Amino acid sequence: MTIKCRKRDAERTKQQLLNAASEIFIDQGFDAARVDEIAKRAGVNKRLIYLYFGNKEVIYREVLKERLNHFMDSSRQYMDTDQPPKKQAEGLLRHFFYYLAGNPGFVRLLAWESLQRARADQSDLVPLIRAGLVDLSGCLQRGIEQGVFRPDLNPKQLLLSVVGLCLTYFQRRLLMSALWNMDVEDPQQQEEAFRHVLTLIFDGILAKPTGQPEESR
Amino acid sequence: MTIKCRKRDAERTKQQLLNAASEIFIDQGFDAARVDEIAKRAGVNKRLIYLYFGNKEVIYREVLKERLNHFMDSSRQYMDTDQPPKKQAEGLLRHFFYYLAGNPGFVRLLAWESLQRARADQSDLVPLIRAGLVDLSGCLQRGIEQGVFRPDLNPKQLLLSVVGLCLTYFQRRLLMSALWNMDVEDPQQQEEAFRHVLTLIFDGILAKPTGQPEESR
Amino acid sequence: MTIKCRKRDAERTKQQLLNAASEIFIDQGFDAARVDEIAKRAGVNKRLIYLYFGNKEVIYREVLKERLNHFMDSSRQYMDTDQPPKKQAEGLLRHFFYYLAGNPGFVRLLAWESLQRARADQSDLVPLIRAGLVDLSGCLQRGIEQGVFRPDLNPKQLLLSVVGLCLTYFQRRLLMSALWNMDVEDPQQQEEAFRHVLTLIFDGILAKPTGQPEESR
Amino acid sequence: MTIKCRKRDAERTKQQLLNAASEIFIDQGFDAARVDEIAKRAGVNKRLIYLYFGNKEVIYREVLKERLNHFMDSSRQYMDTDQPPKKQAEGLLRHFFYYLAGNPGFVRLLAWESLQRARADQSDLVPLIRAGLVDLSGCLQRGIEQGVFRPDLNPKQLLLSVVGLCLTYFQRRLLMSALWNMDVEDPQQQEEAFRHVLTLIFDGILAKPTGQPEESR
DNA sequence: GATGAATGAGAATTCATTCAT
DNA sequence: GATGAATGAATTCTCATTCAT
Repeated sequence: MTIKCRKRDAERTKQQLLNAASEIFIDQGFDAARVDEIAKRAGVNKRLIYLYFGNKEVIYREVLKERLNHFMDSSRQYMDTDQPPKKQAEGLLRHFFYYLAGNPGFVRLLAWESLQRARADQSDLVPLIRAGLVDLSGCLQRGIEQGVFRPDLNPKQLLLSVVGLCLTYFQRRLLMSALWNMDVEDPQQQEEAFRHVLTLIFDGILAKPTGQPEESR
Repeated sequence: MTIKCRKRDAERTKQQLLNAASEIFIDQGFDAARVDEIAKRAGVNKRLIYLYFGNKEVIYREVLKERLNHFMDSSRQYMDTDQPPKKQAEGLLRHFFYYLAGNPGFVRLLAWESLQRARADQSDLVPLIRAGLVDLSGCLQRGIEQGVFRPDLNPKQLLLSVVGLCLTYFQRRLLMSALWNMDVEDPQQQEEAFRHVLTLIFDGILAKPTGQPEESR
Repeated sequence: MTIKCRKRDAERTKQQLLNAASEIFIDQGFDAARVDEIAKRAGVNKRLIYLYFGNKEVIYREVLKERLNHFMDSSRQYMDTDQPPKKQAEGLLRHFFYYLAGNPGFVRLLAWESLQRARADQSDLVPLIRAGLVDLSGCLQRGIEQGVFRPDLNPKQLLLSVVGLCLTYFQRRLLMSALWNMDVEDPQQQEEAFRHVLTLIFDGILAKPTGQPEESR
Repeated sequence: MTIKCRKRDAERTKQQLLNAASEIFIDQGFDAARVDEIAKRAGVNKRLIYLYFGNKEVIYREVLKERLNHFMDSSRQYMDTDQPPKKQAEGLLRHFFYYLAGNPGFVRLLAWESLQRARADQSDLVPLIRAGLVDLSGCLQRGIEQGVFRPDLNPKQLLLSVVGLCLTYFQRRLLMSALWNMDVEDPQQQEEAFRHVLTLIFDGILAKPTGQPEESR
């Protein structure tokens, strides 16, 4: 009975389609993705895609929105306001870094999407992205204002760089493994990478306690 | 004579095809690119693509190789070996940053390609990428070995981060302009961005001369 | 009681379906009509079309029959047997002309149907059409027999011509409005058109009291 | 050689497609016509329809234009200006009537098209139709102005009626044969029908030399 | 009596590629 | 060396119809 009930559950079917579409869009991108394959993987009739979503483009955007919402939800209220800025930033960055580590599909989806110039207005996505970064953005900005972070840094630039540094680690997995046989999936290497990013961000690459003249660095 | 002419024409036609293909692959990616459109933009008969290259895949890889070679050529011998490591690195990074600024198509092409898991082995591309980064890679490594750069940094990680930081600035142009109305094309903003990247890399974000206790940072 | 209610509801639903189908078939023809649209316009579930009628074809024929019956009903007993043939014919034609004027959908439906060669046998429709024209047909025939109408006229031809003349006025509305900006809906123009048809039928187009030699006409 | 040449003749292929499309659109109308069937009947690959025309709609309109042009061409310069109006009109009507008789597809095509309200602007067709009727239109109008035809007739109405009378005979073939088993193809019956139409137009249906009082007619 | 969910067959349209010259 | 014509296999999308409740 329950099974039969489930078998006719539109919501569930829709979700199955979204899940299947998600996998395929992440894997192959919008253009190479095949509607037939999505339906097949979802185990439902192709027609339902058009019934529930309208067309390929719409289900694609729906996938995008779902993933962005998930990111946004997971990014909310992770900031410990009792901590000093550096600790705060560190926490937020850790959360962000490990969110990407745990959601490689999200990284790919963002990458595909950011390449599609033509695909009309992303106006509806921009607020979601912004919302997902609002805490980190605020934290960095406050750090600068309070003089904890260098006052000569442009907050926007900084946010971009920090986000980019994290993304880079997961976005270039192919390149990485091709060049150096690194394994992005390995937890230990992940933690090492995260520490590296933190070090870079907070301390730069120059050796700290150095008596050498600046010029010779 | 006629043969030479023909040969020259053939070369010219081939180059026209490569140029047209380049633009279109950069713009739309491999999957959305249309063979017809390439031929049309090149102003030559579609059949010639198959005559000269074989198929869509081959001309795509040809474009990729051409662009990578161009990058590699431009990256060679830019290192001033008389300079201390930091200056060297700065010079190489400047060169790299501005190469990306001047070749946005190259950035996109890399991004498309790195998303295409499925596309066979990239074995023939890896050496080219590596070659383009060899100087920078060596410079960073030497800096670490010589103790100018922090000895606790993983050289591979570092290279990736540094490259990623530069790429990030050009790869997320859409996001950037969407979020903050920044203009990536503006030379002044480019230089500012480059300085920002340099600062981040060499000095990190923490305010330098600080009497505050570490914990409160 | 409940049963009656249900029965009434069923009847009502069926009629709603017929009405919706009627509008849509009239507007778009059988092939372009969409079952979904019919159900939607009727405000009932699509399934009921199949429950009540069986399939698209059946509901189409049902619509056709309903419209033909309506025409037939309205055509019956309109003949004033006390009048002489010409008056009779005039009355019947007026009735016919204004029926068409008041039921433009009927005209379209006939036109669509007459174009559908393939659509099975129309055997069930023919009697209805015949019945609707039986009075006019008889009247014309009697007029010929009685010598009031020209004896050299073929009665069947004549019926066809007379019917065609009336239909023409409503069937070519698009052409008419395109060519001359005539407004078929305007009552005054309708009456004028009807008078024109009558004149043509009874008197032809040649000027009556004419001293000119036949040849020069 | 010639055969091979022909096999690669784009013009010929296009014409074959037009011919096939013509037959099928005439037979089944736009909505029921199948692109596959057109290609199959033309004996060429379906793709060529899209290559040469763009889509189904375009090839449909192309067919329409071709047929209208043919009609227009055949209608030109058929008027014998030396004849008096009645003879002129008779000649033109004969030509028109027999054109329809010889081109039943044209009649059907007009009928299908005039039912398609939705199918955008027919603006490009209107001039062709008008051109095809310009001689008849002018002749009737002159006849009225010269007093040969009744001065109380509206020229536009008249043109419509006259055209409608001819069309009627061929447009209702199904109805005709259903009702009376007439054979529209039979040349003798055609000539009889034409004479009937002429009589109706020029003399009306009332018996001419009649002593009966008008009222009893 | 009524309905939302689901489907298979088939529709138009597109694409990379090859043929014939 | 170059080209216009042609194609088969897919691809997105649609439609009348049935299932399960």
